[in-house]
Amino acid sequence: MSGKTVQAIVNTLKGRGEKITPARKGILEVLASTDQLLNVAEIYEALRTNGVFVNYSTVYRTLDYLSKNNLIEKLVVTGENKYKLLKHREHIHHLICKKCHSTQPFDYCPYDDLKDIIKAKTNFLPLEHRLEIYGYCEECQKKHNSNYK
Amino acid sequence: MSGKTVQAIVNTLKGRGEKITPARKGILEVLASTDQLLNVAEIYEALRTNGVFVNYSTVYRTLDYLSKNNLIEKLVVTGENKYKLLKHREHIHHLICKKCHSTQPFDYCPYDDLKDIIKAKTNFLPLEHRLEIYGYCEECQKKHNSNYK
DNA sequence: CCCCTAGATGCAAATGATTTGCAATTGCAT
DNA sequence: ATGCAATTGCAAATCATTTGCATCTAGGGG
Repeated sequence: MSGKTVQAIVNTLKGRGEKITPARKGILEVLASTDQLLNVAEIYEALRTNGVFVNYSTVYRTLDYLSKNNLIEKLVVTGENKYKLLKHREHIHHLICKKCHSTQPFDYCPYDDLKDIIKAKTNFLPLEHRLEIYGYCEECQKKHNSNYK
Repeated sequence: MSGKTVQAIVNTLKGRGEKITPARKGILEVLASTDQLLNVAEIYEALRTNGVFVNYSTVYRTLDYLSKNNLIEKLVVTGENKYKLLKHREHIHHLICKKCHSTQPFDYCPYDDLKDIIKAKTNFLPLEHRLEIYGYCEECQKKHNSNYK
């Protein structure tokens, strides 16, 4: 399903004269295979599951590299660094479960109005934003209820 | 100006049977004296400027303590832990300058509508949120312009 | 006002995530 | 196939934060 996405990104990189290494392709594939935000340890483990045995420092360096090239995005969630693929200029926020720490994308964003309000009320020039919603995912709501049934 | 705020908080703590120590009062005073979000080093330095010479580990422990007692709030901004006073149940977001890292409070929040949209579109139960706006503060816009005049 | 004790603090060492220097390796243009 | 700049592995360094333990202190009871 996501092979196409990764291949497109890889082609973009090649077009820029960048090298395609197992770490780079591997991390893109890992991130392309899920909707979740992943932390560094999860990425490291997923790589070896996929047969890509790279060093931790390579994972860090590659995540940096991909971020700087705007291919992935790094977010800090609950004190943890998490990463996701940036597909075709999408604008997505995340719903983060306070119990199981799963994340799901959510495609509505109130920023357009917000930006106008800030410009009207202040002299601050808004350029970017982050928005995260914390609560309970469907699974954890069910579990919680069944605990007390 | 903020002496009243701090005294009110201190009284709240006393009412709960908590001890008032120099570190606790000092940190509340430091945070009450500014609109900015402060990081740990800034708080540590401000304390000594105010004549409160406590250990770094005490600063960390006290910040934890005050957070757990809902008197201050901890946010992670640009990879840094920052703290602010929680006054009278206000609901405030922050405008964060990408250049000088100054922060200013902003009192509009689009969450009420957002919450309804999430409930309508998903099975996620939204409880809390974080929203931060990044851009350039008035000062840095001016400086930037004068660089190119 | 002094004493007592739970809780707070100082200090130094431990931790855990991330970064870095350097030598060895590898992708890919020629 | 060859050469070189860029990438990687490894181990050590770094940085913020946490922790164990001995000492100290805020503030309630006498």
